[in-house]
Amino acid sequence: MDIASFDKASSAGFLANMMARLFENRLAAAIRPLGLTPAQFMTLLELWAEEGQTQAALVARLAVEQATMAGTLGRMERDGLIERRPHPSDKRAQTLHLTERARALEALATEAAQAVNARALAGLTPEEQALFLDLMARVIGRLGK
Amino acid sequence: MDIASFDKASSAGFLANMMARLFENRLAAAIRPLGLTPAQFMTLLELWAEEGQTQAALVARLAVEQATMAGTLGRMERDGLIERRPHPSDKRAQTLHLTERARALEALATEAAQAVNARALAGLTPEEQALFLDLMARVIGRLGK
DNA sequence: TCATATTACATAGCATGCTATTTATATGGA
DNA sequence: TCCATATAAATAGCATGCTATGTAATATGA
Repeated sequence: MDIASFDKASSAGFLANMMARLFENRLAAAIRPLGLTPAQFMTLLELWAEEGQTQAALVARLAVEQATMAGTLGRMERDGLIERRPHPSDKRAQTLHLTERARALEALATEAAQAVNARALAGLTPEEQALFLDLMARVIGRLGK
Repeated sequence: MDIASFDKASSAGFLANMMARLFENRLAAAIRPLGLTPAQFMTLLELWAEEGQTQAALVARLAVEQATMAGTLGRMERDGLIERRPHPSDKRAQTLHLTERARALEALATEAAQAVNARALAGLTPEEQALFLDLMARVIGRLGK
């Protein structure tokens, strides 16, 4: 009967984990020359789109825990990518601003990330690529409850 | 022109990361009552299939770095899931063996993991599920170079 | 208005993953 | 046999992610 059988090669969770680790490793290698890490890049994407956001706003947009974002922002400040300024109306909060260094990295970093995505999907037809993104979005929606 | 535009909602890497974190969080919650973590579960899958493997064998099968596996095995030994025995013919190596506690967890743990997978894929037709696994495997193959 | 609840953020502790280094043992060839 | 190289593990250091807590400030409602 093999009641407890579990084939990791056909486990969605196992494949998702392996795929995500590969994506992260490739992205890390691609942006390391820029002095960036994957979490920093993800955070910069939000700040390139709109500067002056609070930590809480980034937490909501990137769907990581607040403590995780606090750690990433601390390393970004340490590395000269962002500055924190007091929030104009809420003494609990701070607004987050890019340094010149961070602004200058936008084009190179996004191109590097797009290259990783392109390489990952290179074996799929355009229709398959679109379907793949759609399927991932649907699984995310389901797991997000 | 928006040369540097990057829409994370349509980035395969971003979606893969989010999906994998959700899978891992759900699995962690599901097996936490058993006293297991995701990496421990993944390692147990290999040892349930074949006891007495070396660390190097697990590294090859699970595609994590040797240092990562060493850490996971250390925590598993600490938690009473595995024992290390001297390798019969190679003094550098050790063989890894399950404790009774670990053997007793196989059915419950695999059922919990299968439930997470089933829930994640519940919104997909059987054809879409098969296609999804195939697409992930192909992307993994491509990223693995 | 004042007590209570909520919110923003920091911090501690831990698991997982990676790179790099070190130590001990095996192995292959000169 | 001996040396150079390869292999098995351990360890250190760091990034990311999570849970759980603590603190200060704000919002809410009786």
